[in-house]
Amino acid sequence: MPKIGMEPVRRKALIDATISAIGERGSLDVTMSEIAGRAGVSSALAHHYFGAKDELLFATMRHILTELNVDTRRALHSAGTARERVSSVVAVSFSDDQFQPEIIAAWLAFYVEAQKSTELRRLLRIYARRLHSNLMSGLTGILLRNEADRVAETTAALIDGLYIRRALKDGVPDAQTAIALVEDYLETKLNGRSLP
Amino acid sequence: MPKIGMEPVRRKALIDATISAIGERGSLDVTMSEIAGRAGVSSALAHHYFGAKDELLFATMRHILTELNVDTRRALHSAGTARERVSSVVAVSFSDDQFQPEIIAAWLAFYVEAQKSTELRRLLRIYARRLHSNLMSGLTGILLRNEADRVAETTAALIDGLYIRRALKDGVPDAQTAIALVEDYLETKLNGRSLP
DNA sequence: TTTTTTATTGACGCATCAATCAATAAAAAA
DNA sequence: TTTTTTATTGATTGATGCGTCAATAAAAAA
Repeated sequence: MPKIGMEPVRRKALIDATISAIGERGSLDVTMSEIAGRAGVSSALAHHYFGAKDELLFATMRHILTELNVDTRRALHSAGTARERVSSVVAVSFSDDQFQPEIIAAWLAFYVEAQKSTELRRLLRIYARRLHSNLMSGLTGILLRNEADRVAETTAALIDGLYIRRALKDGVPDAQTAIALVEDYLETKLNGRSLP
Repeated sequence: MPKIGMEPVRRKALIDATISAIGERGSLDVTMSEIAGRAGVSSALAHHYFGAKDELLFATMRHILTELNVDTRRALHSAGTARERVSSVVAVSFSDDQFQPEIIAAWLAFYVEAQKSTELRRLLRIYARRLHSNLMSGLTGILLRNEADRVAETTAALIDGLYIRRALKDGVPDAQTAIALVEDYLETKLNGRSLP
């Protein structure tokens, strides 16, 4: 009993299923059948809509990146001062939507996969550049360009590092603590300083 | 023409081959044949000495961890002040032996694999705890325990984050820059301060 | 010298999966 | 009403790769 207009519904369901499967397995080593099963369809249908497994994985990573971008833009929009812009970028990275086991596992797994796939590497570089640029959008109002660059680089690395440690479920248990560490760094680096 | 006493030689060769194979592929998705080929033996021999692929991978990670530990102990041994102890731990993390593409790719891949394997996760936690404790061995001479803990946590996350960014071959190109960023953080966090 | 141990491999079985395809059926268009 | 398009799957194929095993041979022990 096929209903018409199922394509977007299935695509969404398959991408969600991919994220949750990756989250549970902790790696991209999930079968198409597993994913399709979670989405309530056959593996043949997954192939029908995405062609190959690579493309489904790629679409999934793009989806995660898009969500992050949407959240970040919203947060930046409602940030007043330059200092608040920086904090809002950090806050989004550790928000409930982003800093959850499933998403973190996916990030980690995709970082590894990016070693093989040129397209995925391209995608992750876009993320890295966006993060840098978003941080800079606040930092350039507080520090000189040169110093701002270094602080942005460090903050980005710090965020990535805290993600990894969360994946290992060791140290830094919650988002609260993670934010506190990054903010502590930013405070000691920015406090009292402001461009004329 | 089998010579006697080959076991340790083969084990070493197979582990080295595993590292270089992982380095090239960028993931643990390397076949036993590929590894064995690089080591100049048949895949059957690899199975003979290591039993299963899991065990070869496990032995490889343990080897990397052991090397890192040896280097770190040596560095700590020749460090005078507390401040120098901290810097020496950082320096080893980005030394030529550790901060090379092959090893970094392996770290990343093993982080992912640790999601599946309990034993591997245990191993990586040992590393995390050692790193923390090594950093603390210097920091406790400079900061109060509470603050030292936070700085150690941040420094560890920063190191991990810089590793990842290196893996993506984007930003932070060389070890020199990576060290500079970590040291810059430590400076702003430690300078002028010292326990009575 | 015979036996046991150590080193080594080619061939093979077996399981897993990605991807394809033919078949079925409902909706929409002609 | 006939035809085409869209949705869907069970069955199958083909490839890949781990792990095993019997066979070979040299060294060491008996």
